[in-house]
Parts: sequence; structure tokens; C-alpha cells
Amino acid sequence: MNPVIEEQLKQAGLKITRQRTAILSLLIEGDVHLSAEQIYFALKTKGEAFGLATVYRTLTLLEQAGILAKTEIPGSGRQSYFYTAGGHRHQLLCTGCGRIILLKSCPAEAFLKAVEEEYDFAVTGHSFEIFGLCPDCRKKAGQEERHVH
Amino acid sequence: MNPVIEEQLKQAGLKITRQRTAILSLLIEGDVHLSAEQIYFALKTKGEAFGLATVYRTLTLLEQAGILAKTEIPGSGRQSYFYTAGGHRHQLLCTGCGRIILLKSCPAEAFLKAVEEEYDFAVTGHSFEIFGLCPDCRKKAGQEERHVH
DNA sequence: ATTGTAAATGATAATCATTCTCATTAAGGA
DNA sequence: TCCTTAATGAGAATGATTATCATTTACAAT
Repeated sequence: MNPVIEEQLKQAGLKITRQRTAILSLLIEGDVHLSAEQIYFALKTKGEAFGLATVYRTLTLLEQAGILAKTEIPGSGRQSYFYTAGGHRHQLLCTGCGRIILLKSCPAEAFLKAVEEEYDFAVTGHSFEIFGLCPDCRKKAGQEERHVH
Repeated sequence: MNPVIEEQLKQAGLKITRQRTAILSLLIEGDVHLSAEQIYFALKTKGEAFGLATVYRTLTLLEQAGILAKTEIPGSGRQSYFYTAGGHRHQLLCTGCGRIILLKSCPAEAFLKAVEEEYDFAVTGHSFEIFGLCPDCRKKAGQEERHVH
């Protein structure tokens, strides 16, 4: 079992339960963003059926602890959660397969500092999400397009 | 009446109705981000009571036309809409009074181009929202803090 | 101006993601 | 192993948003 998972839960002062471990594991090892419902059914398929309420509770808890982040994938009408890899909050979110790709650099930080001064604005939070297709899905989309023609 | 409002609706191929005009006017002239419910009650107070469903419909329509953008103000649990001033999608959103402040520069564009190439990722959309307190609210918050001590 | 027609609106019911409740179960320190 | 407290499960409740459909309105053509 991935030792990162227990570590993350312990650091957040959370009890280690089967449910929390399974949910975090799914997000960390899959490298994907998933909605509560997707997680619920993924676990059910694996033979680990937890209550949907527990999934929601766990996701909210892990988000508050800074372990996960959430965002609404455009057009989905629901929230998706993903692992932030130690506070790292900037990634590419594939709307095709759900993959998330960590960005090597964080462009926002320096910019936000400049904003604070230039606009006398007390920045308390920000979101910077990039949606699109990962290399694999991009390739697939290109092939399908060719089929149509 | 603000000529910008009719112009925006016409350009989007939308019929000009009392309801649409009133809703857009509220957002453009107030320079604020508002939720559907806030708009509903603001109009009711003004003596212009439209159906809540119409407010939702209009907001969705204007968002699809690119005239408005929506975002979830953290912790609010609902969507807020704001005028994008001709596709301009980057602004400061005050969580105190709702004011929105247009950014003079758009830091994301150049960065996204670089992302496309470096990660072979087909960017189809992005959100970059900055939350915080505008100069006025920042001042007020500071004063209240002093009172507490 | 009047009319015709498709689109917009209003009122309310329906939907559905998310949260709450509370009885039961499990985690983990003593 | 026991005890205490927190976590979970199942289903009800909530509440923001969407759908329905009868009525009204915008606006192009007459």
C-alpha cells in the first residue's frame, strides 16, 4: 500500500479508515480528477461499496485539509476532486480521460503579488484551472475527426 | 439607458426583452458579481419582479454568448455571474462587497501558449479567478479587527 | 399600424447533487 | 481487551438549478 496515503491522513490529524484510504488511493494512484459519484461507483465495482454520504464527507474533509482540490469541469454540472500533491494547485485537467498533469511552474504566485500592490487588493484565494485534452485524448480526437470526413 | 446593453444582446442574436435588459444592466452598471437569487431579489426590490426561472435562463444564455462569466465564490455554494466586458475574462472579485475590478493585463494567454507546446496539451478552456477584498472592504476589515482588540 | 409566428416568460413542479440525521460500527489510545 | 469518541451507512431532507407548459411578447412581414 502506498505509504503516502497514510502519511497524508496522519499529517492532517485524521483517523485512518478503509474508506479514506480507498478514496485517496483512487485519486493519487489514478492521477485523475473524479466526481463523488464516479468515486462511489469505481469503489463499488472494485467490491468496496461505501456509502455515498461517506464519499462526500471524505472529499470535503480532504479538501479542507488541503490534500485535495475541487473544481467544476465545464459542462459537467458537478464538482470533481483531485490530489494536489503537497499543496501544488496548478495542473492540466483532461476533459477526455480525466487525467491530471502537474505543471512544473506556478505562474500565478508572482502575478498575484503584483496584483496586491497594483490594485491594493487583499488576495485571499484564487483558482487557475486549465481544461483541455491530454496528448492521448488529443490524438484520439484527431483520429475520430478523420473518420467523420 | 445604456446603449452597450442592447448592443450586446443584438450581437449575440438575442431578442431584446425587459428582463434581459434589466439583468444585464444590473451587472454592467453595478460592476459586481451577483448570484441568480441576488439578482432576483434586487429586481424585486426595484419593483421589477421577474420569475426566478427567467433569471436563471437569462444568465445561462448570456454566459453561453460569452457576455457573462460565472464562478463559484468560495464558500458560497452557488454560482455568481459577472460581466466580462467584451470577452475580458480576468478580474478581481471582491468577496466583501461583490465588486469586480478588471485587470489591465491578462497573464494567462502567453502562459497557456507555452503550456500547449511544452505538454502537448490541447487547451480548450481555462479559469483564472482571484478572490479577495477590494481597497474599501480591506480598509473596513482592518477597522473591525482593531475594534475587536 | 396590425398580424402572425416563433421565441420568451411565469409559475410551479421536478431534478439531482449535496448535506443532514441518527442509530450502528470502528479506530486507536489507555 | 476495553472505552471513548469519531466515522460510517442508509435514507430522508435540502436547496440550487432545470424542465414543463400555458400564456405573453418581440419583431418581421404584411
